[in-house]
Amino acid sequence: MEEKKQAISFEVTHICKQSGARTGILHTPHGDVLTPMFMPVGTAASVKFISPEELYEMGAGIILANTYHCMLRPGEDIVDQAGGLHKFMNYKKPILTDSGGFQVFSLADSRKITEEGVHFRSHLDGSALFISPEKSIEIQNKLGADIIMAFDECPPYPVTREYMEKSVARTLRWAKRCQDAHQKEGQQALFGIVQGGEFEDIRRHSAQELVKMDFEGYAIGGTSVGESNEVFYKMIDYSMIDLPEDKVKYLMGVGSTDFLLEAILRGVDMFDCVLPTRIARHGALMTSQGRINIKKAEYASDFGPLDPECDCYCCKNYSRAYLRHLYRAKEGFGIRLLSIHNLRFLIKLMEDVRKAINEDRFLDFKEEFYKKHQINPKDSRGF
RNA sequence: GGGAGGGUAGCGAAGUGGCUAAACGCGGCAGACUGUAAAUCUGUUCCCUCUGGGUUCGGCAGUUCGAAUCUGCCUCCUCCCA
Repeated sequence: MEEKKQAISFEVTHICKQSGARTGILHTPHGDVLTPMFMPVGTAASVKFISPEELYEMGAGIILANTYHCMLRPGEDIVDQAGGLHKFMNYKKPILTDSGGFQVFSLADSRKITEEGVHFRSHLDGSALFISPEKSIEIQNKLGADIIMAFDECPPYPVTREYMEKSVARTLRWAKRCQDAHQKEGQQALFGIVQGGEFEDIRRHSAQELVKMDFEGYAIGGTSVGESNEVFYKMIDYSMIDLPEDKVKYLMGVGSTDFLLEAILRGVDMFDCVLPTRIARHGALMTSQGRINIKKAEYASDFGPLDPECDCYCCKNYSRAYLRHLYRAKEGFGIRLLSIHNLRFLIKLMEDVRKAINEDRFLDFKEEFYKKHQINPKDSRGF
C-alpha cells in the first residue's frame, strides 16, 4: 500500500501522570504549534477587529477561516489569485478552514440537505447556492489553509436516533468523497469529523469508520448545540474511545473555560470558538476574577486594569473606566481591546494548562481553577 | 404691538373624550451569546410597603359618568409681520 503524503505531523510530548492529559507539538507547513491550544476564529478571513501582529503578540497559533463565508466574499478564486489565505490576509502562522458544514446547521432556515450536498440560500442576497463535499474541498484547496475540514452535517439537538443514523451515514460517505476530492495532499491536512449526537454507538461507529479512512487528524463535531453539560461530556467521551492516540484531536466550537479543561482531561488537543471574540464585542470579559461585564455602572470610575493578573496589551495599558467609556461610546478601539483581552485569556489558559500537564499536576490545576472562579463544571457554563 | 404654531415620562416623539401609566426611537439599567447571517439579541425603565395601590401628559379653574385629549384664564417656547 502506497505511503500517504502528510501535510502535518503530530507528536505527543508529555502525558500527565496525574490526569492522563497530554501536551504535544503539531508540525504544519507554517510552523509548529503547541497543544493543547485555542484557535481564534476569523470567519471571513479576519479575526474580527484584530490584526495579525496582535495575534502574534498574544501568542496565537492556528486561526480559523470559513469556507462558506470566504466563498461568498471575496470568493475562493480571488483568494487563490492572491496566493492563498496566508498571503491574502497576511497571516504567517498556520490557518485552518472549516468546511462550511456548520453553516448547514446555523443557516437551517434556508437549506436543504440531499445526498449530493446542501442547497443554501445566501444570507447576503438570498441567491441559491450549493455546497457538496467536492465543492467544499475544491474551495478549501484554493483557500490554501494548512488544515482543511471534511464537509459534514452538524445536526441540531435533540434529533431522533433514526435521523442521527442517517445523518452520520451520509456524513461518512461525504468524508470519503472529501478524501477523494482532495487535490493537495502533502500541502493541506484533511481532518475527519466525528458526529453522532448523544448516541454512544453512533458516535463510536462514526469514529471507527473515519479511522479506517485514515485522516491526518480527527475532529469532534455536533457539540455545544443546546445539550446539558452532562450530555456534552458524554459526547466527547464516546467520540474519543476509538480515535488513535498518535493523531491530533480537535473539539470544534468550544470555548468556555470549563468545557476546555474537561475536554483536555479527555485527551483533546485543539479548540476553536467564537465565544471570546463575540462576547467581547458585547462587553463581556473572561478574567481571573470571573466573568465581568464592562458595561456595568459599577466600573464607571474604576481606574484599575480589566484583569490585574493579565499580561495582555489591554490590561497593561487601559483602565476599566476607559474600556467602559469606549464600549458605551461605540468606539471600535474598545471592541478591539476587549477582544484582545479575551483571546489572550484563553491562550494564556492553554499555556498554563500545558505547563501543568508537563509538571504532572493537571488535576490540581483544574480543581484550583474551578475553585478560584467558582465554577461547577456539572452545571455552569464557565465563562 | 399684530399673527401663527406649540409645551406628553431622562431626551426625541406618537396619541386629540373611555380599550392610556401613556405607542415608538434614543438614552439608562441588567442578562444572553460556544466549528460567527451576531459591534447582535432579550428583559426592564413614573413612585410605593408591588398578583395590589398612588400620582401623571406646562399651571390653575371648568365641562363630562369619564379628560393627555373639550372650554377659559395664566405661563413659557418657536416662527412670521411690524
